Amino acid sequence: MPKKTNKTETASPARVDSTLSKGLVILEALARSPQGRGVTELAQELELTKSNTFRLLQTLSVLGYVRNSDAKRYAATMKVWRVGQAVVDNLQLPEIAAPQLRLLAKATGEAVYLAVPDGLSVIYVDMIESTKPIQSFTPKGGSAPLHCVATGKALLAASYDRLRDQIRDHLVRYTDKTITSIKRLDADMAATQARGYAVDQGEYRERIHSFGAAVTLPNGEPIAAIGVSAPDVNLPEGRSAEICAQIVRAAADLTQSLAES
Amino acid sequence: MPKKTNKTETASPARVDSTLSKGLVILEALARSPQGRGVTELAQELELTKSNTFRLLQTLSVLGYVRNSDAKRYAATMKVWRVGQAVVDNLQLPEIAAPQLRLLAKATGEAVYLAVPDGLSVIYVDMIESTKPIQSFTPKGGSAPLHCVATGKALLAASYDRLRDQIRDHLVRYTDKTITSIKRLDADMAATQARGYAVDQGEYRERIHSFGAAVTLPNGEPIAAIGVSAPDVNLPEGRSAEICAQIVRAAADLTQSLAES
DNA sequence: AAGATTGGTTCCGGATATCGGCACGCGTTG
DNA sequence: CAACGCGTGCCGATATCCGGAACCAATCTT
Repeated sequence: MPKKTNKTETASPARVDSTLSKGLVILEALARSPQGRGVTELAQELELTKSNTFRLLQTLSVLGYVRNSDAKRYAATMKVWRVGQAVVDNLQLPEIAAPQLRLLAKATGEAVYLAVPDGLSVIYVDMIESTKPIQSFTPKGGSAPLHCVATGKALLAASYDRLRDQIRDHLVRYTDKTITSIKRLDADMAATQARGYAVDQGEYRERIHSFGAAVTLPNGEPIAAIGVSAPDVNLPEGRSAEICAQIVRAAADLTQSLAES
Repeated sequence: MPKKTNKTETASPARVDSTLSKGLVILEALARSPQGRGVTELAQELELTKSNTFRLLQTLSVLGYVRNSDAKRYAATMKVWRVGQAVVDNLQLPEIAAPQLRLLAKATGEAVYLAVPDGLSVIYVDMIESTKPIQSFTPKGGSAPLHCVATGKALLAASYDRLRDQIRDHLVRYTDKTITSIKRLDADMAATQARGYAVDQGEYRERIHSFGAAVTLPNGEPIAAIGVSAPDVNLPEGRSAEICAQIVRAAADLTQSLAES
């Protein structure tokens, strides 16, 4: 029985080219299939004609997006990955994050950071200086150790399984608050994971506290962290909690922005 | 002046749907453009009609592959990345590598390994046992430290900038040949990078030598290594060199296979 | 081992979905 | 302030893509 479901039941203002649409749907389906799919299989799964599916697959083959592996199954090629990779390679994180950072800066009045991981350190790819008299300490482009600043700890917590063994012998002391034992770090990371953000109470610079939360790609891979740092004198009772809430929201929003970008 | 260059000048046996083709070309172009492109810009760059480009972009928007950022530029979305990511997530490395591994096994008669990195270790995701009486030591699914087996050293060398600082305090000794000083590891890694493959002369198991080379994604990211291990008694003068040449070729072929897969 | 069945490929006529030209409105520029 | 350039909407015509059915190869069944 022939299906007549040909066009997507969009209301009206959306005009889509069915060919392109179907082709991309096929590509998606193939990308999800490790061992590839056959023509008929694809056709009925996607509710398309066998002819149509075949022709589309042929086109995708010519374009290099699909490969006819064993003459019976079609599979997505690395060209698909390549194109996707180009997107994140060219991703302009600071630009996308700017609104959130500005919002945070305005709401807190403190120094706001956007950091990306680099080995066992973070690099600050963007920042907004504090409006308060006491100035910030780490310039844009600067770096800091993963285990004692909040942005770093947020990223560390997000990949702790992978990083724990690597960092356990790198717990360099910067202040008397710095966590230098793996046991205490374990506890701190567990707490960080539990509450969803990281806290640094003068563990890198004396009397400078910071808070941070991780930003991830849609697959959960952490690629950045948003943080705020401030002298402890600027942090009376209750203010920290408020700032943390803002950071968590900002990071979540940015993660969401990335997913939707 | 209107261009009539509409169809690709394919000879004849290749039948491509122009709509799908153009759509994908647009998507590629967008993926390469960090800040996005305008309709007209895209149209003349790709030698398409403005109308056509616009409609295709609209379709891509509806499908979620493209985003209309500031109402003047179109940019690729994370959905593109997502699809590409699915390809490598579902990549069946053992399957793709099988031919090369078999070839190696046949040519050398020794134990052949396919390893992937995991923190500061490698995990053997596939292997072919030696045909010689003396059996292998590390089973499929097993792991070994990065700094003393050849597969690990090949991977280490491929990411040494990133990993050096992490591994320098993890140079655990397994035999009297194990490299335990960062200075010697630096030298060994430099040599490994120079010759394109890694050598382990009984650094993990006494009298067991191994050789390995890295396999990378098209962007150079190492994702696996191919290796051969054998008791030193099986390695008379000249045989090692021969095996290494085979491994290097196998790894290069697999890298190439991945790029083309 | 041969028929039956499944799945890939090809062909073709016809409808329709796609194409390109043109026009509109808006923002920018000189 | 005029004029250019941009994104966007509309239109009729036709090239394009669609679906059905036939063809072929291989696998499964008995």
